[in-house]
Amino acid sequence: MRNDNPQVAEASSTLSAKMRRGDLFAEKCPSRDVLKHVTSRWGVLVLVALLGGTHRFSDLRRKTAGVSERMLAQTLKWLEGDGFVARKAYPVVPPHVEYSLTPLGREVGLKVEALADWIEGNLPQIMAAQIPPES
Amino acid sequence: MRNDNPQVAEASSTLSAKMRRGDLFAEKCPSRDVLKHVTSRWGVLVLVALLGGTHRFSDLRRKTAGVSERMLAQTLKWLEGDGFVARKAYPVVPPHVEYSLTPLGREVGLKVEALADWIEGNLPQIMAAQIPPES
DNA sequence: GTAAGTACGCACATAAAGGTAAGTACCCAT
DNA sequence: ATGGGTACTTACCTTTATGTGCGTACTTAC
Repeated sequence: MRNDNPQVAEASSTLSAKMRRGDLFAEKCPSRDVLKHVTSRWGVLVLVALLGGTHRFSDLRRKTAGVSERMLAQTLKWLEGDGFVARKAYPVVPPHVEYSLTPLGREVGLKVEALADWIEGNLPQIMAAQIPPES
Repeated sequence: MRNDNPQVAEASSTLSAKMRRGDLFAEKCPSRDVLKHVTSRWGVLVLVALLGGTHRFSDLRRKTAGVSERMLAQTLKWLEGDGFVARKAYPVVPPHVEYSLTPLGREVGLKVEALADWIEGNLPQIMAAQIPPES
């Protein structure tokens, strides 16, 4: 068994086997961790970038202006750990690793992209509506 | 003028007036701050909760299991600052404040809700695909 | 030769996020 | 009169995220 958490709604008689869905409003629901990874500072960007196709580590690094190698690696591990990203390493001399989205990853990616797109497209209105930050 | 940032793509001759859209992949684009607020730990939950209608501060606090008053207040300020949340305070003796979404807020809220829903609905598959976290 | 690129892991350091506890000013139920 | 609820703020402290710099083991370009 992979996982088993009471915060995940289940309908079957056994607590373990069949949970139906998570509940983000529940304090310890594991869905909160998934959300955290997906909405992490670089998680969003990585998912959107990978929707555009397979990328190598340094391609992602260059595309995502501002990420440090450390955080990119960390973010990719989170996403890989959640089953959203697939990592394929070639045993060649100068390292060569390719990252791509899994079917599940493509699904979240689309949701995330929709949000990202909305923000990018509405930035003008948002900035117009913003009240200048105090500090 | 409210805002004026070179990272926001613009088409007009003047640098200031007409930007078209933000670019999350650009290092200093203000869209990243908006994204940060919206995807902050409690930001997502607050937006989703408010999609369900106006809420008072303590209603939100109770609904969002685990938030501290401090962070809820902070999150609401961020969202209010971005023009997504409207705050209405009644000058009554025991404080009474109501929070609701602005039209803009309702739009992002829907995007965020779509993501949240997807995660909640697919938690079972995600957990099945997860590789057990090391640390 | 020499520098740069590749995909990280590791140790160190800081900033930011988030939590805890206490205070405010006043009303209402017990 | 005593305690709880309301909406926060402020001070203080811990945790987490994220950044910086170094090392690696070679290869290719200059």
